Amino acid sequence: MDSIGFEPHDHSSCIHDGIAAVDTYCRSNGLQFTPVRRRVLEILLQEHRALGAYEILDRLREEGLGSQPPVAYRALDFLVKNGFAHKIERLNAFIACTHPGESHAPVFLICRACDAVAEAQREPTQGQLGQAARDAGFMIERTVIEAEGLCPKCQEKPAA
Amino acid sequence: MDSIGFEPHDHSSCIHDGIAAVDTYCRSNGLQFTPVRRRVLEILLQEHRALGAYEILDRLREEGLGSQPPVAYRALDFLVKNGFAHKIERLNAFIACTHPGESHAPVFLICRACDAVAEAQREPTQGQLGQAARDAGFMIERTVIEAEGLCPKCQEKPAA
DNA sequence: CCTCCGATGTAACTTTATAACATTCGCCCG
DNA sequence: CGGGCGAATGTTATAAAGTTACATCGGAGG
Repeated sequence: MDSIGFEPHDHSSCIHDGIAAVDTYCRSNGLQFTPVRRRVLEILLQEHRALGAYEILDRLREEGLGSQPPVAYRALDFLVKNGFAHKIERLNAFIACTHPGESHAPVFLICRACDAVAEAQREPTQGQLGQAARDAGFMIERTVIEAEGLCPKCQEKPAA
Repeated sequence: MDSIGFEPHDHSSCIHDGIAAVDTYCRSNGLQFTPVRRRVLEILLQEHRALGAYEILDRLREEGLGSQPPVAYRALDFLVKNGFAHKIERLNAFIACTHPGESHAPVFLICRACDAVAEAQREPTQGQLGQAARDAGFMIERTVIEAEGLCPKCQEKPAA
């Protein structure tokens, strides 16, 4: 299970590469990567933090790209449905995917102090959970795993 | 990992036992199991389904136990904080705990067709996730695992 | 050219959740 | 006794998150 972690990194390439990967994927799969959708993904990629739909909407509004909630929600739906972004249920907020286009079984590590979110991968339907589901006759289609705690940075400055 | 599953069972004992267990626990731990709190737990125990705060509030209102949102939210906060109920983030809804008073590392199996929710237990900080967190230097305090899919009953009648 | 479909624009509204402040009640201390 | 403290409750108002419904636009294909 690899993890992107919380370390600093080259952010501009992070954004550029993310957009490029999604752009390529959309072209190959007949999906429309429209300006609003692209811009929303860029906004998400700028942060390793979950953004609320209304935060995103505010930025879109400043740029004249749409001002009503459905604009943001529709773009986010598109990104989430195609695996380019994820919804963090715990926060009612959204974050760019760090592995766009690849198969998905994400796990999120959410810092309760600074809202930073790291995405790790796991094998789908891992042992314990898969077994419990089989025992119950339940058919799993999708699993959300969100761990809340403190990121390395926020562990250093306890209650600053 | 045991699971309560989706089978039918003796529901009145289910409610009675749940209330009794929490009542005992509160007495031993100096917690106030007040009428509103008790009633909210009873309401939750009546269903193996997640209820929204406003659904609960409606029932309280019918019974004259309080009519404003904070009444329901405060009772739910109490129940959740003490492990007598859980919030299902995916549904913004609440469900009674099936193992009140015991240590907690719940996993939820949520039927997307009928909203039934089963609670299973896992060992805390299971291998894969714990390792990823350690790699990232992240300190997990709490983990939410919610699997969405179809319960046995809803698998039978596919698109009825 | 027309029509269909997916994407967008916009208004209005619902659902979920919290803030803020007043009130009540039991309980302990003096 | 009675004053004061803390926990729980009552109430008003408002914030935050998400949806419905309907009009419009623009390209792909007959």
